[in-house]
Amino acid sequence: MIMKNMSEYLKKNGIKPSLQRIKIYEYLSTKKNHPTVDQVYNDLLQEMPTLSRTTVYNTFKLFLEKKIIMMITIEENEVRYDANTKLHGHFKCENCGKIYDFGISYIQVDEDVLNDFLVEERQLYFIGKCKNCLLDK
Amino acid sequence: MIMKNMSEYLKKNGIKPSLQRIKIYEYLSTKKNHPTVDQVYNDLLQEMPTLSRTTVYNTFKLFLEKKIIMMITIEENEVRYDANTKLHGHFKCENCGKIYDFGISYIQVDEDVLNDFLVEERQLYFIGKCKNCLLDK
DNA sequence: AACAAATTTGTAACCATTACAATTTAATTC
DNA sequence: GAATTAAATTGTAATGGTTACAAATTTGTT
Ligand SMILES: [Mn+2]
Ligand SMILES: [Mn+2]
Ligand SMILES: [Zn+2]
Ligand SMILES: [Zn+2]
Repeated sequence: MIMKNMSEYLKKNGIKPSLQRIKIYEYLSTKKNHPTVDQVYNDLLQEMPTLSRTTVYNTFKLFLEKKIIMMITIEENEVRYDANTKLHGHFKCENCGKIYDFGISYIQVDEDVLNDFLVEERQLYFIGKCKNCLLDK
Repeated sequence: MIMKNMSEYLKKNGIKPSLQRIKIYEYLSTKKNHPTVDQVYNDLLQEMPTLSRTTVYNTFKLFLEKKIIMMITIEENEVRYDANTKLHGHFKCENCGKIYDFGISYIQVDEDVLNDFLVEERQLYFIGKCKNCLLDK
């Protein structure tokens, strides 16, 4: 998605496309690295020296309200964000810290408990050791 | 599980069963309410006036290392704990805050991505509105 | 251009968690 | 069983990610 489309996409979702918002959304949707606020802040600081950490917090909060991103809270004190809001799983390697995406074909839950419940968000994550880290031993 | 068995269970998992540890594990495994550290601390303070919040933190950390409890991090800044370490899902009602357990019969993931990965922990949670909250409207 | 509204920014406050040293309790040695 | 050592608990201070807030800047409107 190029800059112009990025801006259009934000508008379409009721978000006024300021430069900061465009850059932050662009970062998240192109890098696909499930970054923390600080990662986004520090990386974007290179090209936007006046960027404030608070703006990154505010922007993610706005994006969440408009549901164009999702929050990943695998570990306490490490909130990450993802521009891919489609249902998919995350694998976090406890060795290298990398987060991998994986597809979910099917989740079968025991119906009775959640009968008449309204499910608005689904999150699935695994923790373990990734292929690279297992081979490097 | 009665007190004696509680103590035995801790021992069996390499945990010296002090009074604090027994009470904290007992609280978690009998109430099944997915409490935060502060909930456990405040509730147990009634019967153990000298209990320290730090002890609850220390104890949960130890229990996690020994893998007799699991951590639930559905929302940032709200870490909860569960003595049920078997694979099961959690539904958090965004209205009343209650956390419901539900069984998982089957999860089918796209094999190729996680091939040769070592999966040690699986977490699935849903967010939405529970039956009670939907009816009360 | 003047004014109003929205956004961004920097700093201070907040608060859950952790670090740490002192105290208490339990285990070991003599 | 007293003395000694080790382990566990406790209270307080420090840490660090997040939020509150007010000032400054940018954008939109009259
Ligand atoms: Mn993802
Ligand atoms: Mn549970
Ligand atoms: Zn790895
Ligand atoms: Zn509810």
